[in-house]
Amino acid sequence: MEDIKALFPQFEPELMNEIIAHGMVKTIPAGEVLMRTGQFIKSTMLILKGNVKVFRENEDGGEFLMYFLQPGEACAISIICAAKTEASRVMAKTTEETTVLMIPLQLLDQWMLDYTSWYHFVLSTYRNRFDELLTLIDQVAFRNMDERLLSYLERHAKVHNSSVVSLSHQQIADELNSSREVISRLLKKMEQRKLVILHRNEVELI
Amino acid sequence: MEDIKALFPQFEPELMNEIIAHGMVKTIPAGEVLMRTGQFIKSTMLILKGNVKVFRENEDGGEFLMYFLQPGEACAISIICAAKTEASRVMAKTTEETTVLMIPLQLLDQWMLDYTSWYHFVLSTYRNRFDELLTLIDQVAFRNMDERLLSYLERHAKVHNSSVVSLSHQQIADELNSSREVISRLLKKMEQRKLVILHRNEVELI
DNA sequence: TTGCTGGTGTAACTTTTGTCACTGTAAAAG
DNA sequence: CTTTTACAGTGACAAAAGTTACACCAGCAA
Repeated sequence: MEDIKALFPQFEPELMNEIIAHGMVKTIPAGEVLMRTGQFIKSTMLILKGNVKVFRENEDGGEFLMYFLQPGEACAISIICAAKTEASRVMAKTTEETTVLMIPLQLLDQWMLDYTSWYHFVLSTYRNRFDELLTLIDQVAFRNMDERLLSYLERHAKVHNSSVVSLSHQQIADELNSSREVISRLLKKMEQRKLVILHRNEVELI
Repeated sequence: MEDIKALFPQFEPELMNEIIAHGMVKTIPAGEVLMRTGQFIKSTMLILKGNVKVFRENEDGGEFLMYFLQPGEACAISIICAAKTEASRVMAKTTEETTVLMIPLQLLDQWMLDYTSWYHFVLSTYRNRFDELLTLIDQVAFRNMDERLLSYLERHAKVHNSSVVSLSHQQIADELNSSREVISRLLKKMEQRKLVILHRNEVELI
């Protein structure tokens, strides 16, 4: 419970009590699907540990990355959809072993009214996700694949707190909605420009 | 005041009174900028009549379209930014003569607590804008320019309630972040396929 | 060991999109 | 009426990205 307080220091004590009373902590292994396109959300979740990737699935099963959720953050989609009991349009999947705190949706509306810190937390969650989508739109609309690849690698490294990105070229291609050959080609060029070192199933950023 | 009730039938009478007491109705000519990148928002607005286009400006002054706001809708950005007094990352501009209802931002937090209908209105505004951004991301990430052009024209026609899109090829190119020649080329092909008829400064959808 | 599998490298080619250069033409301004 | 300007059409070319095809190799299983 102490770690929850550390991750969400802005929550007032009464809210913390509610969270402890009604929230359910759950640890999920890496690579598990947390939310599926078309699914109705029955609870919202706060991330306590690990990492969740939120993405859109295309026709061929490609997993086009939207953003990552990290400890101290919440899934805006789940709050929005939960509040209106509508279907999700995105998928979410753990990329590492992840601990989440599940909160039954029927509490959300009441908390919004009762706890100012919760209200502000939800608003800032909205705003942050909105911002991330704006950034994503900038990337796909204005940037070429080489720039997108570089910022993808940098973001991945930052989020996973390691300069080594442990993904195959195919997985990277999927998340950028490109093809394996294109990514291989661009990575080779980046290697020649001494921006990365390539290993099997790994890209090391310099 | 009757038209406000007609556009926002979900608002409870007490809220309507507040809106009438504190809101300021303003009519703005076509082509006026309502919000600028980097600007701090001092009030939120509900659209009563007309149309507002929300877009991102790129380096060369291109106006990359995000979505349109129509009567009965509100600007999610202004609510989010207002609530946190943060700077806007997008531009907004009227595309026709537009009547808006301006609401001072200091009322928003209180209304969220006091009026359930306002609370639900704001949440659904968030969700709708979020959805529009998702749709936009789909377009730029997964669709070719010809498909994007066609759905752009269809959306424009729908929003402005006319099968004639009164824009030059250059303006269309800007909103799709493409170039004039490419749009001319694709429109010509669409004309050959009997999807549109081209006039000067006009594209007529069939 | 052998053979299979998944990941990677790369050449050749196509498609899509962007750019350049130039033409013609409708509408507005003088 | 001329002149100017903005808009549109088009061919030729360049760049970016996607596709096809195949070779190579590490690691694992039989």
